[in-house]
Amino acid sequence: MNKPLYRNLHFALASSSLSRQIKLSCFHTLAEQLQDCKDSVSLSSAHTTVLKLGLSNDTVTTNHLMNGYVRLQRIDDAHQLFDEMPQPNVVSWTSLMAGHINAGQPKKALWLFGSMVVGLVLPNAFTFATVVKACSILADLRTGKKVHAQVEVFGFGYDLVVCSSLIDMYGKSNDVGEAHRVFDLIPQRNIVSWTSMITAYAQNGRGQDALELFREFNYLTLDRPNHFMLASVINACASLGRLVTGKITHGAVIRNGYDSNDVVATAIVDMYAKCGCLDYSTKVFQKIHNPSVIPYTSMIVGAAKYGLGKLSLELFEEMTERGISPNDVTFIGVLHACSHSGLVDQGLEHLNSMHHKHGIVPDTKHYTCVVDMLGRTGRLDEAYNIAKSIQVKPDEGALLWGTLLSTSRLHGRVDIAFEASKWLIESNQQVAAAYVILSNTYALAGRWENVHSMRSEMKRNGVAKEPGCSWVEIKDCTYVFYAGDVSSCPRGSEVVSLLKELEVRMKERGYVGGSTGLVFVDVEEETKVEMVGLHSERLALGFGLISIPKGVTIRVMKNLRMCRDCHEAFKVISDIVERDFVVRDVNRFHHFKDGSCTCRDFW
DNA sequence: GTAGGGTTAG
Repeated sequence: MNKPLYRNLHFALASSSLSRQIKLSCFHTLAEQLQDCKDSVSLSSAHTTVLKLGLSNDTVTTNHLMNGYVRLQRIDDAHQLFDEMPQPNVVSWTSLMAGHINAGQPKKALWLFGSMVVGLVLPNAFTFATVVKACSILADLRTGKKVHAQVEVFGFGYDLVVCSSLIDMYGKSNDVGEAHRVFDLIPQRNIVSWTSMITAYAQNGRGQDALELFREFNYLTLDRPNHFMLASVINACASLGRLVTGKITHGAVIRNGYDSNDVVATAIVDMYAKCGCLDYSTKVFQKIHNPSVIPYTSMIVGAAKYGLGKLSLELFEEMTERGISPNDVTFIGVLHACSHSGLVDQGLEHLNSMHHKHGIVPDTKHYTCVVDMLGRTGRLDEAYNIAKSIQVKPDEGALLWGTLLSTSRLHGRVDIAFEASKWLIESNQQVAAAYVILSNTYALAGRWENVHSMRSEMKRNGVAKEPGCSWVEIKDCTYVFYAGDVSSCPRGSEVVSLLKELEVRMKERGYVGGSTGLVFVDVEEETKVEMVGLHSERLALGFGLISIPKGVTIRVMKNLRMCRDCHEAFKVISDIVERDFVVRDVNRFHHFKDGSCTCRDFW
């Protein structure tokens, strides 16, 4: 119920000195009422009161009212109120900008900022934090830099909130260097500025830097990480495939009471899937009470990458039956699942259902999945026709045509490999890889003249292919392998010779597959060896990863699944790796298990 | 006075 706001108001206004006091008190109560509005009915009632009292021209009162509409997501009403204001102040402008951002209209916020600057109202730190956020959402680096320049001109370069939003903006716009420059200049950092920087690293493929910064945070501050920070750190672990660090961070999440936070739980689901532990992902996922589309998608993608297409599709069914609408990312997972499990017809059905059943227009990423799916089963002509039918920008098409190129090579289709390479080279995308793969395709077809001419063309044009790399994590140590460079890993040659032996055994057991990858069916469940599809693009020319229980991860052939014999071979490999592994501090694991570790030393 | 920053799936 509304408070009896303006009882005896006319009387109060009639008497002079008393009137000011009561008027102030009434404003105060009205402000409280406006801030308390939780629904449209109470807001409309408060709005009527404002009109009745003749306060519609009062800037502060209208600002309160406007924020009420913003909170209720009624941005059009908020904007109309703003338009009717005789003298909007900096708060009015900033509130409206924030309202448009909340309503998913960041461009409108930037437009308002432009209009505000033209007028006589000067922006303050609140305004800049809001405008920078709009740039961040749009990943608009150009405008973001201009706004940053104005931040300096207006003297807000040391405002903590503005700085944090600038770090975030640079991070989201993929300029980590600039993000770090801003971070370095902050005199007194807080948990938000630390998180912004950690996130900027984590989201830009600099997971190791993210973990190191987190370690610095733990050393330098007395603050405990909160759910924002932990979600980012887990994201960094996921991108690096760092299972042990991920588990330790999971421990930190539990100890700090954030395991019931859905965003953190989703990050953990994703982390375990990317580290090859889908069982753990499932356990964490099942604890989420009402999973939204994001945790569902995370599981769908995780299962798909794991080669468990059926599980992936079952999760999709379950999700839609529960009335949760899939989005474009969900369909990337679904198509990926079909692609990696040979479910071509189901995949095509899902592609067709996207638009008419779910209102999602397939984009280049979806078509890339479909090209991959058709290509894997040898339906190269269909894949090529799809690729040709899509009009794409060079950067968007790189993955599409790169996928077609890889898959053409796998099936020895020189004609399509040539067309795909041509597209990539002409669009100046993945040029070195295109040359190498085309050259390898020629080699596979025995067309050595073409191979030699490709190599000389590469030399003439100064094209050099960076060697691909993969890495393994053995407990808390990471070993990096470069393609064609056995010497970079201690005892790497032994690992390679064992892998060769493994391949021989697999051939004896009747593996199916081409020269780059082996596909072995009939997984023996009791081996409990898990396949990881992680970094598959990076590893197109090299090896994939397989994770073996006890936290030992070993590099093996791409797309490999295990039979009993192979598992025996792996045990030999794992013994070698185990011997190389130096246990720095066994207590760390004990600490993790009993949940009492401080985690300060881990990152 | 009223308005501002960081987290999850590809």
